[in-house]
Amino acid sequence: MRREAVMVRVRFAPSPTGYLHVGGARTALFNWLFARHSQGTFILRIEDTDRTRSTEESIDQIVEAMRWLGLDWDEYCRQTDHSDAHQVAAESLLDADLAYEHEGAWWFRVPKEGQTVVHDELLGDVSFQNEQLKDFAIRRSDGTFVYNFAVVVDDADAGITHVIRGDDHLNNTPKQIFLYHALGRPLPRFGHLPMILGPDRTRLSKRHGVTSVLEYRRRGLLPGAMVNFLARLGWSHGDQEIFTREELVSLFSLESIGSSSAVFEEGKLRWLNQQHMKAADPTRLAHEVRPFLLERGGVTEAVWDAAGEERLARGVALLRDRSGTLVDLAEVMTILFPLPLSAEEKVALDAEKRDLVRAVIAAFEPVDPFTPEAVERAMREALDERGAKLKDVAQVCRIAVTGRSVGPSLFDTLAVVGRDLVLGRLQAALAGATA
RNA sequence: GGUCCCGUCGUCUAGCGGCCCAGGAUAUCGGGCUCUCAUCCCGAAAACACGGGUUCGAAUCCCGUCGGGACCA
Repeated sequence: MRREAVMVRVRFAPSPTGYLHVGGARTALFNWLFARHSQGTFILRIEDTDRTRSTEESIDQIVEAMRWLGLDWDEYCRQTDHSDAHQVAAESLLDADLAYEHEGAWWFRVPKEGQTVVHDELLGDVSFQNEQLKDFAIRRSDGTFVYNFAVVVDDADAGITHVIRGDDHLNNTPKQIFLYHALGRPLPRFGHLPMILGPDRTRLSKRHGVTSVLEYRRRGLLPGAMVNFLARLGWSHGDQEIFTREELVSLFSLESIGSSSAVFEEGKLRWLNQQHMKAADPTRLAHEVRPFLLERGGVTEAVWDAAGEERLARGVALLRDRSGTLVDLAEVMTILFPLPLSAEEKVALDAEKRDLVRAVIAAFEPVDPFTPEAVERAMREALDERGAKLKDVAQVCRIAVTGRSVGPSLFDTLAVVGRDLVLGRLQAALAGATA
């Protein structure tokens, strides 16, 4: 029993003329998943031949976005490194009379009859009548090479086995096939992915709002959630919605990619992000929110570190249920730190409630350790003695301690905020109400 | 305009001839849980673009129409 040892080699080839957008990211992801699934090689090739529009800044942004998504590459190169190879290949076509010069540009001779069929891994066989195709330029009069020519030379030289890209390139494929043949290079397999569209069903672009991958990082999305979301745009595995990166790698296959285009809508992304936050290890998640809390200004590194890893993890575990993003989580996590509360609600205290709050304070003072169970016991006892119900003070305490009327279980909240902060804030509420 | 691709709930999708008067998820609405909100649980509404075939039987195969998209001009 022998298996043919075809090492998969795929690439993602963005042009550095802007940030990495979600469409490009999905193409990169599918290539990456395919490579990792088949233990092949994933190459990042920057198509920077268009000197006037390519920028170093774009390259940095793309690289950063790829890193954030966790799409690591095994080889890296730039198209401009291959200019010599393009020249040599183009001259060979000229020498063989497969191309000719006309008004300074070099043109490839397209056969006038027969048909060319693309054996697409996703679409099946797609036929083109050669007579429909016209001769096309491979080198411009200024000496630069045309896209369709450069990619073929690059892919052939890199030994790319599968060209997986957006189906906006499907119509270019027969031309590229001619070039592979003319150059005497083996044909790779092709797989054309359906496009991602905006809500108006046209090709996704900047005017559709946020499409930059890094913008989603800024908004507090987890890369794992983004990857999960992008993968599900076109790819599926039965009814499963939530996937870890590892599951994606092991389950991925080209056959399970759909053939119709998908509309990019963020609705599910937020839900998916929450699911990933809920599933995350609290300590790791705490690490992920950290920059968002530091950004808010109030929390310094010293304040953060003083809070303690264990307590922060507990806070994260408690507060993440009502947070769709790291930004939301950071917002509510501020209650854990000894900082002034951004009170969204005012504490409303009448004489009766003031007495209850005083009683609660007194009951909390000796509680040690300040666990949810101990807090609940102390509070209920104090209330029972006065014939009061939890309802009577729960919201008052919540607002006094968190500045908000919504949040997790009161006892859990109080426990994680800690006795000192809780007592201080309850006192402050009494003082404020007196004034 | 030419060529090519695509067409299942608003959106992402399952479905690869009978398991489908179409399943899941999200979003929406209603209910439950509860110290609040959220999570969570339960429920409702919501789709096979249309018309012809093929077949005992079609969302699934074929043809046409319409619609959308992309590429090239």
